[in-house]
Amino acid sequence: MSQSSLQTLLLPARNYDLTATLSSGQAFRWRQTGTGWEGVIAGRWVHLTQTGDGIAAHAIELRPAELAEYLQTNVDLDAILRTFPDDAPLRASVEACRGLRLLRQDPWECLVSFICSSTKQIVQIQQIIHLLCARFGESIPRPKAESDASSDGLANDWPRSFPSAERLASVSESELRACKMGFRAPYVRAAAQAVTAGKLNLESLRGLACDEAREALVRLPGVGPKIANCVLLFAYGYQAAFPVDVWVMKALRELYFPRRRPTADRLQRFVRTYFGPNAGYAQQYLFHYMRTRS
DNA sequence: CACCAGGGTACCT
DNA sequence: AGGTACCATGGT
Repeated sequence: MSQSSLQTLLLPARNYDLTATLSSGQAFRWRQTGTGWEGVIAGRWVHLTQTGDGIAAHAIELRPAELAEYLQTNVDLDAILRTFPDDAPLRASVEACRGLRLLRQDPWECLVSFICSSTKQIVQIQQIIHLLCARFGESIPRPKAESDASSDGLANDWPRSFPSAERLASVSESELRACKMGFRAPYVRAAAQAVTAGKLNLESLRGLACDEAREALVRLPGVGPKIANCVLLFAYGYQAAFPVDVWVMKALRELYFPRRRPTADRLQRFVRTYFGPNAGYAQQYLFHYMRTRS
């Protein structure tokens, strides 16, 4: 990391918690280093560190616009937080991790990642995605660290690009299962084939209304409302999308409906009307709060 | 060892 | 419409 060929860039951002953002179960291949985080943005290796007034980025060849887009450093977080309903659970959640942001990820990587996420813990999702990239991705240039000197075993298979839909469509189901994704393997294959065959155009979803984009995603086998909402929120930026996983369901039951048992339909209407235009942001704060408290 | 994990599907009353 | 078994695998 003391390489002179590295370029440095400061992305100004007030109120940005890099660690909370990169470890909050949105993206699955960031690695903590001594000073910050290492990962891949738009197919390029980057190293990120938290500074007093923003995020410092180091890369071999910097693309400032791509970094700012992915990290969403230019969004006014305080303005978003002001749209939240003023209630005790959200106050506690925001207090627990002020500066938590939503990322703006690549749709294909995000879709495959969350297809693999069902009833998996975040550490296991990270391992699945790592195996997928290590076996089917392409190598990405990274500056040689001092610790790489001989054979630390890590330098050669990391980082690698996230495998394209074309590449994954060419992989057998058993090869996918070998990445420990189990019964999700045929789902990943089907998504890769749908994208490769042009039956699903991920770029064309950008212009659609949120509900229409969700309909297109849910047509894929293995993709239901929860996974679709994750992709809508973490890749496309539909900030009203509200994924309900077991943690968020626990938050809704314990914090908002303590002694009633609302029907699924009632709950859905509640989250759609109560949390406002940035409901997805509120969801991420509740998720992080439930997962990290004691 | 039970129990659970950023779910979805098929099948059952 | 509302429950339930099942899917595969590893953490706690």
